[in-house]
Amino acid sequence: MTTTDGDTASVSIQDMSKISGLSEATLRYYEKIGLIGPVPRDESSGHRRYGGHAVERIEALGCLRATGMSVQDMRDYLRFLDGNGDGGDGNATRMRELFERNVSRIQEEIERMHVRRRYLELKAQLWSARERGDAEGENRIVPEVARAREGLR
Amino acid sequence: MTTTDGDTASVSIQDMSKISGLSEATLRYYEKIGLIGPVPRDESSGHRRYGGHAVERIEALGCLRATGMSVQDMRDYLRFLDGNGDGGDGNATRMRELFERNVSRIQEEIERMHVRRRYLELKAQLWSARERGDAEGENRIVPEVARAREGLR
DNA sequence: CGTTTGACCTCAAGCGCTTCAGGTGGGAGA
DNA sequence: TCTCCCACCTGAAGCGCTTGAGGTCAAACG
Repeated sequence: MTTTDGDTASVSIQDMSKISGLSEATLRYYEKIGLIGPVPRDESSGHRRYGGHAVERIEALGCLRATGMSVQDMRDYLRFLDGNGDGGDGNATRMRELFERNVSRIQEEIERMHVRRRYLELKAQLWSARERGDAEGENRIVPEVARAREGLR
Repeated sequence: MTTTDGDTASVSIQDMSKISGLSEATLRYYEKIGLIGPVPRDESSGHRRYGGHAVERIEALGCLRATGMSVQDMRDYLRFLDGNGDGGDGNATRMRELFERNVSRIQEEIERMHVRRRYLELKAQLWSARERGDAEGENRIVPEVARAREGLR
């Protein structure tokens, strides 16, 4: 997985993908848009070789991406990590704020998901009633669907 | 909001957007990909005029889209509605299955969201500890972050 | 020693929209 | 009547990736 040449470990894109959970295509894409990189290449083959420093950063990015964090927030995260957000200790505050914002974002998404589930459950029930030819059940569900629809933003 | 000419109500794209919750751009896009339409136009201005039949369908699509349903499932939904899924009563079954699949999809998403929230909360706490210079708190949180990370797919 | 395999490369297109740029028709006010 | 504005139009580009086509390099196999 890693090769030691001198003191620097070097990781292939495939391994970097396994480590970070980001697809190889995404790794190339992140490099292209300047979120990571430029990644050094193997002399003869031209293949990417991720060095120890990069590996840790990209592993972290994998986690953040997995939470649905925006590319801009990932950029800020790296900037704060490197101490170029403000200088000094203000960056811990920026980091906290960044994560708190994202917690709120997820929280709101969860709440919206519950509403959506409710709506879809009722729709499933409605068609289930129709499937059985249960006209009465159908009539009971229709107004509930209408109510659930209101919550769907 | 609606104009009566004869017996057909005609709705502008702006109003259709308000009714359905889909943006004007999305309405044009759905037409372009053949999910809806073609929508009749006003003779002189060339503006879209949605007729009563289309209005109901698009309103329904708005709800489905709001739940995150895929374009393909929306296509199937319309097909089953029109009775071209199978013929006869098999379509109620198809509809039920379609909605049940989507309930499961949402359910899984909700579960993943909880894991993500947990991870982000811990990260926020970690940086909060650093912000306060609380090295001890930091040490308590680090292993928890590591554990939460495992769940992130 | 030629060939096959596999990991990797780049470039282009597609997905589901959103946003933007540039243009038209028609009604209202000066 | 002239002009302004508003609602609408089309087409193209952007976002964050994913998928696919077509080509290179190096180690392994017959």
